[in-house]
Amino acid sequence: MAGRAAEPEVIWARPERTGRGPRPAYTRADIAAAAVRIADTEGLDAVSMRRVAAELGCGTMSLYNYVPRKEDLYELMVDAAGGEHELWEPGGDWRADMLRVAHQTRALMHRHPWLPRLMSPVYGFSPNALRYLEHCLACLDPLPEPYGTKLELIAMLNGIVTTYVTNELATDERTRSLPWSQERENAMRIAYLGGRVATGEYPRMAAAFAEDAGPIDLEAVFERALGRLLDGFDHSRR
Amino acid sequence: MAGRAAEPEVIWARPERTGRGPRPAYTRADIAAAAVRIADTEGLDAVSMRRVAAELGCGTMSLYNYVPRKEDLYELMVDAAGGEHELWEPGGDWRADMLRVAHQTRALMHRHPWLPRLMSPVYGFSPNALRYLEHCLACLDPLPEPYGTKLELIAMLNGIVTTYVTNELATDERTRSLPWSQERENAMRIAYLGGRVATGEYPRMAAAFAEDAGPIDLEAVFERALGRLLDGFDHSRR
DNA sequence: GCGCACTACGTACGGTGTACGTAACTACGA
DNA sequence: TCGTAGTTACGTACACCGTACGTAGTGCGC
Repeated sequence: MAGRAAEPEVIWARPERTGRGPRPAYTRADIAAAAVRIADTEGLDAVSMRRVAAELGCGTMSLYNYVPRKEDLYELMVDAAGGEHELWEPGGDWRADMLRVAHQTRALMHRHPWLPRLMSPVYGFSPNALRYLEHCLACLDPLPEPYGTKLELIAMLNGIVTTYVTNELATDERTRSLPWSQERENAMRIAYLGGRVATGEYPRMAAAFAEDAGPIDLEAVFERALGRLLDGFDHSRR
Repeated sequence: MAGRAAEPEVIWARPERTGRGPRPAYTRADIAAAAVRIADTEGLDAVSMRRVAAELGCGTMSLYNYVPRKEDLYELMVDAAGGEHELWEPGGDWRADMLRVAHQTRALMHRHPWLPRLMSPVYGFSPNALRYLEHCLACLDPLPEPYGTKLELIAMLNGIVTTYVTNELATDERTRSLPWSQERENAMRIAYLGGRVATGEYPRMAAAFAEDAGPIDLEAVFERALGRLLDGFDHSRR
């Protein structure tokens, strides 16, 4: 044999079962579920090959029969989470349908806070990603644009959702895992920013902070962002 | 002493020099520059506390005098990169100015491909982040909206830029570091997707792939995305 | 029924972040 | 002026990581 090349193939391209040898003790779904369970309860950093193997009840290196590299384990996780998208029959109002998609994605990411970090290397072509894409395209059937444009819309929407949820998650993370209270933290941040801003180098930032906005409503911010984004594709509205 | 609490303070809040003890051998700028140099030439994964210390020429644990946690090293890196933003006197056309900002950010991320990954936990409040924000707000002076809205615009723009550049980087990464040619890779992807799509489960995906679009022009895609986003804030255009 | 491809898994290697202890040094309070 | 407290510097050590490799056992395809 001429030295089989390293095979960084996408995991979805290799069959789950070849038919030769003993029948595998676990399915990809089992493995993904175990990893997701760990990530949900102990955080993404707790997901190690050893830990997942232990969760499954097998030796560490046995995992490598199913998952050539850790990165592929991550792909399984993302796909498993993507499987939780519930798809519906589009109703003919593409704006409403895409808003619903976005809200669902956001909810999904809040349920699995590790998702945005793992999705950053692009929404791949896993089975559930394909289903999701197909569903989005179905929602966009009423939009009179070529598929290229529709795919761009989907990409932008996913990007915005990911961005916003990442920020939301970072915020709660910070307020949750701090050794002091949220008021103390806020006070510190204000004090620090105040000190910075008081130098006079950032007059507009100062004005922005002075602008009495009341407590920010993250939901409303998210909704506005979605609306403005869709406006950019909605020629009937301009 | 009542057990000093762990101090997950933002690194920018602690002074670089207290005045007590021997004078430090390096500045934060030195450290950030060393880490950035490593990340640029050897990739982000090569940035370890040991490697950075070696680059500086000091013992590993000495680094911890400057940087309490590795995460703070990352903050230094992001701030250092942010310092490369060249700021100009806004010209009165906020659309043009914001487009220029976006293009500059994109160029910055291409120069430092590790940036998007490190920026995902939100654009913080490092000195250069504040300068950048202030500059964006200055560009938006002609836009008759409250600061809250302007900050939302900036957030969305950064989100979209990050999303797009991340995709671009993932694409070149894949095409660069593969053991086989790009044609081979493309052929494999087409074959895999073709097989998937041929099941008939994804008719719209099939149509999308069939749609003859020629080679996709990433620049143009980026430009269109920016335009559509800004449209959502440009009430004079509707 | 032979052989081969597959499963299972223990060991080991080189790496990681960082807690902790020690020694030298300097600016401040007395 | 002098102690002393707070810093810097850094070696050692620990727990953990991903995974290369070797070996043993298993069951399907020929």
